[in-house]
Order: sequence, then C-alpha cells, then structure tokens
Amino acid sequence: MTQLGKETRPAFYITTPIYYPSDRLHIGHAYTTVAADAVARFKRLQGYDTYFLTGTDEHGQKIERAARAHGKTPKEYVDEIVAGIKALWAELKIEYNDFIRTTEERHRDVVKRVFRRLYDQGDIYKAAYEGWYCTPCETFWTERQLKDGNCPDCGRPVELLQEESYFFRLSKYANMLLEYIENHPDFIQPVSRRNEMVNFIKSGLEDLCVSRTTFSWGIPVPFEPRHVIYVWVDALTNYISALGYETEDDSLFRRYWPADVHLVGKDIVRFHTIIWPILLMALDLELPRRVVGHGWLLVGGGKMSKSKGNVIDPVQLIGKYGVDAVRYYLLRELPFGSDGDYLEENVIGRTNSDLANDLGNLLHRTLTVCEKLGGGVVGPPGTPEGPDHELIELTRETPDKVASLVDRLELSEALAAIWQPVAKANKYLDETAPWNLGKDPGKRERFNTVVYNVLEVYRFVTVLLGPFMPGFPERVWPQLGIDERPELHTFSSLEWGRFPVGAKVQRGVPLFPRIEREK
RNA sequence: CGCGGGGUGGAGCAGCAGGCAGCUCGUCGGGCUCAUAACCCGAAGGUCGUAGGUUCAAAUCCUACCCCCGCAACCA
Repeated sequence: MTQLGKETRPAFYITTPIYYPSDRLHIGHAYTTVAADAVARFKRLQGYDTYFLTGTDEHGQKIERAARAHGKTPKEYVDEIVAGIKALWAELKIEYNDFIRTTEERHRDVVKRVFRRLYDQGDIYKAAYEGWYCTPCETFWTERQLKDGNCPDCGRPVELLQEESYFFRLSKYANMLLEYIENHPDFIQPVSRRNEMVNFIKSGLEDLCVSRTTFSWGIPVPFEPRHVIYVWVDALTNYISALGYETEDDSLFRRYWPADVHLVGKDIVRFHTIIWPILLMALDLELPRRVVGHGWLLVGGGKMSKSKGNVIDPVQLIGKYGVDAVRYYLLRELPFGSDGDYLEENVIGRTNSDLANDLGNLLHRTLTVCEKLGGGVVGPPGTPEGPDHELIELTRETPDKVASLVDRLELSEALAAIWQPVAKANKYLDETAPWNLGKDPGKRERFNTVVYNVLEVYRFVTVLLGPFMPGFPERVWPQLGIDERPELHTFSSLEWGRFPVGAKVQRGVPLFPRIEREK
C-alpha cells in the first residue's frame, strides 16, 4: 500500500495499548480502540500517511494459569481469545494497519535483542529481589499490596523470600526524564496527569524488576533462560518491534518512529510516561511525541471489573444499536480526559436526540422537500441572503475547528462542533420554510438556494463524520446523489459550493430510527 | 499529617486569572406542519457540599470541616 521512499505525505503513527487476553474485552477496551481508530481515520482523511497499531500482550502468569484452568496450552488459550478480539475490532470497524502479538517471533526476537543490549551496556543488572511470596499463588507481593499482612488474592499468609532477578536502572535516567517532560509540555496529556507523573518521579524512582523465575510463559532471558522477561520490557517494546526495529527491514521504523500518539487509559499512563521513555532513552531512541491518557467508563460510579460482574460486552451493544451508534456514544459521551458513567439509557438517549432527531431527521426532511417540491433534483442556487450567510460561514469554519480538536484528542468536543452546523441547518429550515417557497413559482430560485445550502452543509457534515462513524457516509452519499463522486467525499473538497447542481437525490429510510424504550 | 480528582437547577457536565450562574438531556407552554411524536421559539427549576473569613462584590480567593472517588510500580 504505502510506497516507501516515494511517500511525500507527512507520517502519523498512533497506537493503542496492547490488551491482555486473559479474558474477553469489555466496552472500556472498545472505547480506547475506537478513539484511536477515529483519530487514525481522521488523519488519513486529511491526507496523512497514517499508521495505526494495536495488538495483544500475551505472556505472564495470569494467562499461564487461566490456560491451565481451561486445560489448554497458553498459546491455544490466547489464540482463541485473540480471534475474538480481532472479530470485535472488525465489528467495530477498526481499521488498524497492524496487529502485534507479543507471542510472535518478530516481537520476541526484538525483545531479546533489546534486553541483551541493555544488559551489555550495564542498564540491566542482576541482584537479589526480596518480596513477600505466597506459595499457593506462586506470586510475589510488595509490602503495600498485602492485605492485613496476608496475600491480597487468597488471604493466606506470605513469607519473605529472596530470589535473583534482573533490574533495570530507572533511577539513572530519572533526572533526564524530568528535564524532558519540562521541555516538552505536550508530552503527557492531559496536564493533570503530567503533574501526577512529575510528582511521582520526584518522589524517587526505584530500579525496576524486569525478570521473573516464578513462571515460564514468557520470553526467556537470552543468556539465562530460567529467567523470563517480565512485562515491562516485553509489552512496551511492541510499539517498535511492530515497526521492525533492529531487523533486516526496518523501513517502517525509520518511516514512523517516533509515535505521534500513544493513546492509553489513565491507569497505565505511568508505564508509558516513565518506564517506556526511560527504556527508549537507554536505547538512544526518540521518545513518542505524546502520551494521552483518557478517562474511564464507569458503571454505577465504579470501575468495571469482572469480580463486580458489571462488565459491559460491546458485542451485545453493537447487536442492539448498530456500530455507528455505539461508536458515536463512546466518542461523544466522555469529555476528554474525564471519567464518565456508562448507562445503556444514555446510548439510547444519544442515539435518539443526536442521531435520529438532529442528524438523521435533517437529511430526511430536506430530501422530502427536495423530492416533493423540487422534483428530486438539486437546482441552481441564487445569491445568498439573510440567514444564508451565517449558515455558510459556520459551516465553512467547521472543518478546521474539528481538525484542531481531533489533534488535541478532544473527540467529544469535535463531535459537538460538527453538530453546530447540523443544529443551525435545522433552524435555518424553519426560518426559510422551503415547503412554502416551493409552492410559489415566483420563489423558485430562493427555494433552490435554501435546499442547496442545506445539502451542502450535509456534505460537509458527512465527510467530517466518516472517521467517527465509518458506516455513515456510505449510507448518505446515495441519498445526496453524489455516491459516484468520490472527489466530493474528501477533506480537501470541503470548500463551500462544490455540491453539484443537477444531482439527483434519493430519499431513503431514516438513517437512525428512533429507539423505543423497553418497558 | 502518603498523592490526586471531585461535590453547581430532576440527570450529566461547563464556569473557578472575582463582577447579572451557562450547556446538553428531561419537564411545561407555544409555533410549524417538510420530517423519524421530529424540528423551531419561550418558560419553569439552583441559598453553586457545610461553616467561617477576605472584598464594594465570592461558584470563583483564604481557613476549617463533611462526603464521594481514584492511585499507591502489570485492570482501557
């Protein structure tokens, strides 16, 4: 696809975290991935050479155990779950360029090389690890994690044990990182998270334990295979291993690194803004331009978790409301960076008020007028007058407004900005009342103008909504009569007045039927 | 005294370099009749967690307290 070497478009690299497939993914994972997909699609629409990476983090004790419990090998176990994840992304119309799995050879090789290099240059060293060990759980806990001095998982007593482990010198780079964060104010977003991280670093970084001997499902330390490389070096490295870093063909790496955005949940901001940057510094690589931590979808005010039994399955939601409505809900509901409550009632509310009443109905009512009174053909507009100016002005400035909000990852605000011309157009129709103009032969030109303006607004809105609701434009273009005109579906075509006179509109079924609430 | 976020009309949020309290949804009334009981206009509804303080003026600044929620080195 990408013609490397001949590519002149600017590059844009965005990632999601790699998810842990110990269980099925829930609506929160979908939120992160849909957000990243919307941004990736928007950048593509704008003409960026965009690379969007997602994947799975498949090693570790939890998976080793879950697999055993299901009577499967770890690999068999994750293969099934990963297939489910990929199916979910397909349903959500996630258009990733690559899906990296940490169990793939291409990843494991890079991780081993990275680990060895860090060891060779002295950034990884071997030392005694001391911790509280729960024998039945085969798990080490830190002092703080203990519950009343006992294992937080099973509640049984723990014992203080020592074992040899490899450690990564986080402490050595702490000051360098602080300096970097200070000189790059956009590196960690939102600001509240940056402050948290700065405080955390200032409180002192301990060296990080990067190997384990208590389980074997992982990438072995190359020069001492009884140790397995622990999650940090393994998982975080995916962002560069997927690009072929330190392999025969590292063209993707040279093209796309450093990442423009690592989109992560607020819970893992720390790993991405402290451990990962320090790993990169140690490898003498550039740091990602931005790490953006978003908020959570809460259920009943609390965190979604399997133990609470309040996990929301995105597949069910899609089945009920459709992929565009679900994506719209996710992207519109949470203000940037904040948590929000998940309520199915709000999915219905958003769909009815925003999608059915405002957006869908606008097209439907306009096309009805155009078909009943204008013969279904878009007539030549006259000179703008009265309320036309405000409508046109607002619509013209919308694409840039939306683009800059997307750049800041303020996706809810971006959608709100798209709704401004929608609302304005609904009002405009009331003010100009084309259903009256159309009955008066002397007002033919005014009628044409009004219909034209609203349809042109709709073209703008449809182009801009594509990245958020990928199924939307393909349903709108035939209705507007311009499905054969792809040159009018692009971001760069958003210049007022390009809607073709003579287009034959085709009113269809409502785009978003109102959802009747169940009693 | 571990760190942080938050308490604003029925719900969810914005406002917080002090100056008539705003938005979305919901409710009520009206308009329109092109439309998916939709769209447009208007109204009601808040002593801005509590108690003090600073000020001509406080949701906004200060102090104390109450309540909710995260984090505390692998849950988006």
